Parts: sequence; C-alpha cells; structure tokens
Amino acid sequence: MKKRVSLVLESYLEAIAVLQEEHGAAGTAMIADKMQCKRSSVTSALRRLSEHGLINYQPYKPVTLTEKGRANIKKLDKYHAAIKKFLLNVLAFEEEYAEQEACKLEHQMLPETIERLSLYNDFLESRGFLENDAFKLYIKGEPEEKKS
Amino acid sequence: MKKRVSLVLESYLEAIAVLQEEHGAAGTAMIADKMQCKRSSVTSALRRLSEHGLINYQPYKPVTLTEKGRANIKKLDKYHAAIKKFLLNVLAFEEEYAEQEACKLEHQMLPETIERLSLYNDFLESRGFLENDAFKLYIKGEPEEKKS
DNA sequence: CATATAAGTTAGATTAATTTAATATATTTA
DNA sequence: TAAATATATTAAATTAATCTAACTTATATG
Repeated sequence: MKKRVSLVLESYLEAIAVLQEEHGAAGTAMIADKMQCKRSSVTSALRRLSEHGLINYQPYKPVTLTEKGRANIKKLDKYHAAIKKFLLNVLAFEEEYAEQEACKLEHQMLPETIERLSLYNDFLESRGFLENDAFKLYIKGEPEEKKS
Repeated sequence: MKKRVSLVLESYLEAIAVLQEEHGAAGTAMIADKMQCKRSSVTSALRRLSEHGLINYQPYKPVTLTEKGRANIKKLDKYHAAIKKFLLNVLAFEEEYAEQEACKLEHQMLPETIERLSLYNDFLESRGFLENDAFKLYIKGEPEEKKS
C-alpha cells in the first residue's frame, strides 16, 4: 500500500503546494501554467492525486492538500534542498541548473541515496570543505569534455 | 530528432547488450528474464527499439545492436561506472545498492551532471581522498535517521 | 441581471508500457 | 520425420499521461 506516487504526479503535487503558498489557492489554470501542460491534463492529474489521498478535490472547487499530501511535500522539500545544495556547493553547478536538476532528481533518487548525500554535505561542511574552490579550479584546468 | 529514448527502452537495450556479451545472442526469453517482464513485453520493446534504429530486428530472428545502439551502450556504460564509483567510494554505499541505484540513475541524471560527478571522482582521486574512511566514520557517528 | 469571457471538466484519441491468452514458429528427440 | 516442447509473436485489455475539441460552470462588467 506504500507504493510511491509517480514522478509526474509528485510534480503536480509540488506545483499545487507552491501555488497554495504564494496565493491562497491553486487553480487549474495556474497549475497548468506552472506544469507546462493543458488544463485538461491538470484535471486528470487532480483526479489521480485525489485517489491517492494526497489532495481534497471536488470538481469546480479549489484544491487543498490532505495531511498525507502535506507530509509528502515536506519530505520532497527536504530532498530538493539536499540535492540542490550538493549540486551547487560540491559539484559547483550554477543556480539555475542545480534548481532544474534537483527538481527532477528529488523524485527519482532513492530516499537512502538522498539521505546519504545530505550527510555528505554535512560532513564537508563540518570540515570547512563545503563550497571551497579547489574543485572549481580543478574543473577549469580540465580540457573541454571531449566528444569521443 | 535527438530525443533521448525512454528509461525503460534504454534498459532493454542494456539487457540485450549484456546478454550479447555473455552469450553470443540475446533471445526474447532471456531478455524477459533479465528485465523481469513477460516475453510479449520484450517483443513490444524490440519493435520500438528497432523503430529508434538501435537494434536490427526481424521477427523470430536473433537481435543485434546497430552502430547507433552500440554507441548508446558505450555511453551508458561510462555513465553507469561513474555513478557507481561515486556511490561506492564517496557515499560509501555497499556494492549491491550502488549497482542498483546506478542502473537507474544512469538513465535519469542529465549527462552534464554525470560528467561533473565523474570529474569529482577524479578530483578526489587525484588528492587521495577517494575511498578514504573519514566519511565512513562520520556516518557511523551519526544518530540513526530519525523518522521525524 | 444578462451575457461575454474566463476557468474547469468531459469525451475521445494517442502513445508507451505492460499483462494474459491465443497463435505461430523453431527446435528437440523419440 | 513427426510429435512434443520451447520460444516468439499477435491480439485485446489496462493504466498513466498527454492532447484537442466540445461542453459546462463561474465570474465580471456593461
């Protein structure tokens, strides 16, 4: 019964949470805009999210997260932050790239992997190695990715 | 026209490559076994892989990789190795876990991310930090993941 | 308040991936 | 070589995700 919801559905859930945060509620059109899809796809997603018990949904009424939905989001936010921090500080990617990639990977990496990555961030931080420049210099020194 | 083939299809392609390596050829039944699916699903995948120009496929005849298919596999192997190395040596996961997770992430992480990860492996290696025990000790010292 | 516009939903198709059950093709072996 | 067995494919359903186009419900404003 625990089966994790799909990457796509999780993304819809996040979009709803963000919109609910920013504005009071999440409308179909706004979700569609954020998700880069058509309104009808949103309706379909809402039905499925509702079946999974993640949102309270009734046609033509504003959507709200259930307790389960909020818990889910809370976890995803933690995941997102950990991955982004790693991409940004350790792998030295730029803001925009790190954000995009974290948005996707938070749904795809195993929780254990993310927990460990987070621990690794902490480890480096505790040693003053997080966000140090040695690796950036190393990258600069490398020849451009050769396209064998 | 460059659109990357789906994670699932890429996995079938890999299974075929491995079987072709081990035995001379890849039969539908063997692929199904390796992919944990039914034989009919394999047939379906073979048709799609063929449409993508990754394999040479004709019903009832043994499958072979095309040039494009081989190139694809070569890249995936590199990706797999880089991710596994990171999980194994840097994040200190055990063999089996690293293998499983790499198998999935190689299809999901952006190429740029994997390249950078690989570079990070090299960086650590060049400094004698790859596979050092400091992080393992750090992990041991941590309290068990608290389930908030 | 009546209607034009915006927002939301439904219906009907499509594509990828999968399954079961039935059928077709190869291969073995008696 | 003919029958039994194993292998492979097809047909028909299912589920998730998507789209277009048509329809419905709300909202706004003249």
